[in-house]
Amino acid sequence: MIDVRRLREEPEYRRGIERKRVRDGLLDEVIAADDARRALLTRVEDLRTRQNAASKEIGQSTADERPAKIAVATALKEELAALEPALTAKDATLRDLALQVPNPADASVPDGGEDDGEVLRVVGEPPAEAPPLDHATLAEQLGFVDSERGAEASGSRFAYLMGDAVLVEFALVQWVLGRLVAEGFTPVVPPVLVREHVMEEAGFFPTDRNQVYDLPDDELFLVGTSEVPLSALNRNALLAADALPIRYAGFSTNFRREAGTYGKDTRGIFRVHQFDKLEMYSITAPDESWEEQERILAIEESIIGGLGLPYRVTNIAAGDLGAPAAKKYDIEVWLPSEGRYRELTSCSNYLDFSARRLKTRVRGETGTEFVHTLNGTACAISRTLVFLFEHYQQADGSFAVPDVLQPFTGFSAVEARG
RNA sequence: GGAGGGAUGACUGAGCGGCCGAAAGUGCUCGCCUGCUAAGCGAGUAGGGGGUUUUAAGCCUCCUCGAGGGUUCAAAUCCCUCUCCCUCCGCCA
Repeated sequence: MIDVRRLREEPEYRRGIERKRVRDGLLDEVIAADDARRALLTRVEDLRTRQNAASKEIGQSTADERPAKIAVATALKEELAALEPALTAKDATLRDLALQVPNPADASVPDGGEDDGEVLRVVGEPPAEAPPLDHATLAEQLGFVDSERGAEASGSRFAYLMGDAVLVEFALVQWVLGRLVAEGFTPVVPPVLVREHVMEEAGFFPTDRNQVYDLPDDELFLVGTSEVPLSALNRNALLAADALPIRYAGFSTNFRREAGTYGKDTRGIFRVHQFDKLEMYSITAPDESWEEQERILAIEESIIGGLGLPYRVTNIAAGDLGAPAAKKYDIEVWLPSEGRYRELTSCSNYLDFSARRLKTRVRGETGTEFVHTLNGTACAISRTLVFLFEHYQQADGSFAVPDVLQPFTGFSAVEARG
């Protein structure tokens, strides 16, 4: 959630919001709602002051004086009761409007939309020729993925991951998790079913509600990323300054309905309803989040670079940022069968946007402040496998295991099957 | 799933209709004392919103004692619902 006061007072803040996609007039509606709320708040508080004073007097009066004083207090109580529902309504109106406002884009974020991201660097060379098989075909041939049975059992976009591919998955997890632990991240396997308030506070509701699987009988929701339960780990917390930064490496299965993507990426496991992912989640002091974002980006690059995949880093344009992100880097890896770069990981700085809803604060020298939160993909397994299947496919149809994973798989190649 | 007990500030813990935003202790901050350290002495120390001033501080005020509702002139305190924790029984990987 945004800071309404800063919206009112800081032109820069407002400009940052307007660089994103915002409904016309929304910001002025927020300010008007805030004005209306404050005006009423003054009146209600004045009445409450008088009511509190009247009640207090009763306690100190003699029995004779009481009836008259109680009558006065009762009158004030009734007056207040008539006004309070309006205040509650104005609070709700302000909140509903404020929740629709995205976090301002940072000044270092380029203007524009999907095609206007700034490519910061290109690392590694795309291969000169595409491999003979795309990832989906190779995976079926080697017995890594069974999409047909997946669809039968659970519907389209579900797949069985099988055989040596599973060992490669666990090798990825082991390798990446080891690096994250070395970087000071605390490993966490969080709950993947959460209550509604967790979804709300993590910023996924109401905006992305249609992307989330819902278990109505139990009033629980399946998480689309471990960021959701990780954020709940410090909700309503007032942290000591020396407790920061907090770094979590969350491993979880993720569930996404992928509504609105019919017909896109239907082959293989590029886009599936269920996948495992290692996610980085950091909580920092307000003046340290930009540094942390670079740190997370560097870790992501070292993972993708360590796997030998050619990639590029993009500073996503304002209009293409999600609501909570002030700045986001995407790392896109070359996908040979499509002859273009496709997103593999990303990392975002939310600043205090998410912390404001979560009420995660830090006790500083001068008072308390909302912390900053950041997240970044360490390894989205199934999509990483897609790139590995294509880049490590050999001319004879076999699959070579990346060097860094071999200590964990115990084998260096998977032979082609006839 | 069944039966009880509980949730209070950074932490432990008292309060059980008005004198309570809340004893006491711990921790923390400042000062004193002290070869150093430890101990000791004194003072301070919840969060959030609004107003005023507008650098800040200060001052006024409202809300918050797990969450939400209710009773009352007045609720940490009484009632209801929910969530969580603990103990016992059952079941279970």
